Amino acid sequence: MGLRIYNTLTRQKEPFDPLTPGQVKMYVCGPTVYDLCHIGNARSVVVFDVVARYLRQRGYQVTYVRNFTDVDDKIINRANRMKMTPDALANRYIDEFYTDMDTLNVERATLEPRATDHIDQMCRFIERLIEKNLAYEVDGDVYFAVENFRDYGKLSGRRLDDMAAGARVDVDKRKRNPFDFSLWKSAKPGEPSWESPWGRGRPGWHIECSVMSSELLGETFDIHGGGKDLIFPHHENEIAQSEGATGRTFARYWMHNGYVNINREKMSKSLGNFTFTRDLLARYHPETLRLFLLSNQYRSPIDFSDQNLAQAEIGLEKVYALLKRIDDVLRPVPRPEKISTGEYFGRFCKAMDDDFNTARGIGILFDGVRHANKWMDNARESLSPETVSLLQTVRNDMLKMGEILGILTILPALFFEQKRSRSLAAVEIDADRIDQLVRQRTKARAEKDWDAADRIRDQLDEMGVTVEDRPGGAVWKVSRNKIDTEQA
RNA sequence: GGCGGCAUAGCCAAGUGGUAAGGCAGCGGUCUGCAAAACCGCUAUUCUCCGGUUCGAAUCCGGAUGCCGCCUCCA
Repeated sequence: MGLRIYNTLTRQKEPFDPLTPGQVKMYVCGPTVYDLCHIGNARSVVVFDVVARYLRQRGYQVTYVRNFTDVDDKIINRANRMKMTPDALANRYIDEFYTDMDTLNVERATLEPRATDHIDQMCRFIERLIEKNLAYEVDGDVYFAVENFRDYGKLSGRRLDDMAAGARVDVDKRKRNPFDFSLWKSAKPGEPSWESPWGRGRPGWHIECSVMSSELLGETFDIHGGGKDLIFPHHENEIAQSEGATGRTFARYWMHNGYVNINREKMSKSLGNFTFTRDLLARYHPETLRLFLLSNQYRSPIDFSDQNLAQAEIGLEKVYALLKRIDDVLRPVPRPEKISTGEYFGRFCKAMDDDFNTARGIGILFDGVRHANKWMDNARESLSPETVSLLQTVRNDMLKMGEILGILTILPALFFEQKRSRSLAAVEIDADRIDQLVRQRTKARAEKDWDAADRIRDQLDEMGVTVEDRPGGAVWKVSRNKIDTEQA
């Protein structure tokens, strides 16, 4: 069976069948650049990064568009407060966005348009809507007339009549229907503005996505994504604008990721219960964050907590430890020219085919970890050619899964080096001193002076260091308890 | 008020008709001078509750309870 995607529009999983065979055109709503992004924003970006990676892995040629909303009330307000121009503020937060997303190993989209680069096209689009009687101008403002678009509400599953009853909507007397939304806003003093057929002003929020997507992907394209909170009104309004203007299907598959919750509540800027991605990156390995964000199916909510992050980090270390073990064991063995994928990658792809089920896929990754460890435990002294081949294949499988999930991208040895230096920085331990103690203990053990050896181990333990006596010699690491205590 | 989602072990989490993946934590074992790491075994006769459909349901239908989301900017 092929790839299936849950389509918000039909509320069911559908076989994925792109408009043009072999090609996927996908548009995802990007950030409004007025502040640093929090972990909830990052989830959406990471989820669709994985979607694009998997589609490419599956052989599709993917054109992925992710926009920057760089003109908006929040940007203007913040810029005023910070005594900056809105443009400078937007530029700054685009840079900050890239800083965080690059650290998170998010690939750049194929095209990353900015709203303010498409003002002329927006004006032309709005004119089309006015011609079709789907929009009207009042005193330099232009509104979309929701009542004139028959399908209004089809994505979010609501009807105008139902909504009107309990909704808190502004009572703008100039609107024909309270749910009519701005396509163009006339300029107020001190705001950025552009020339238009209706006088100086700036675009409404929803129009940019309709315009830039059709401009860059065509009037009809395959996948449109974003967070669940964009279903209404944003995506509903995009459909109204685009299908109203063109008379054609806008996006064919609508994908929406669930929220990051904190204490079972949605994380959001307005609730003030958010954590910046950057602050988390200071405390956890970037791949820990990715693993955490991908450990639930993308449509489900995911609960943010230090316990869950810590669990993800332990899991990530387990995989890297296994990869390092394989590397060590396989070092003397010549690497084959080409390694075909094996059982685990096959199962992983099956999981991903089912609406990008990364949670199931990660389970399969761990399954492979356990089995590979077992093979090596059983092998003891010498490796059979069969075991070598199994290990080569499973390592290859894991690295391929890692490519799609955006993890396991560095050499295991380097990963543990990074981890060690982060840990040492966190607990302020002197590595030389530890090395010295470990050498003393090794000497004591060689002399079978177990009392002395254990005394040194206790001393290290006190310092928050755990020693492991491995076949190749003793190694040490900073114990988790110590780190957690220091950070609490 | 309208619309929608979720409820699986101590915790996180897969599983959409065929008899409960995976991870974390815990306990027992193998290994080890003792540990650590790794592996093995144990830990949900059962999937919030009550009915119904079916040879068979965590999975479908009806109802109850609880939690959450959208309807206003929000990923």
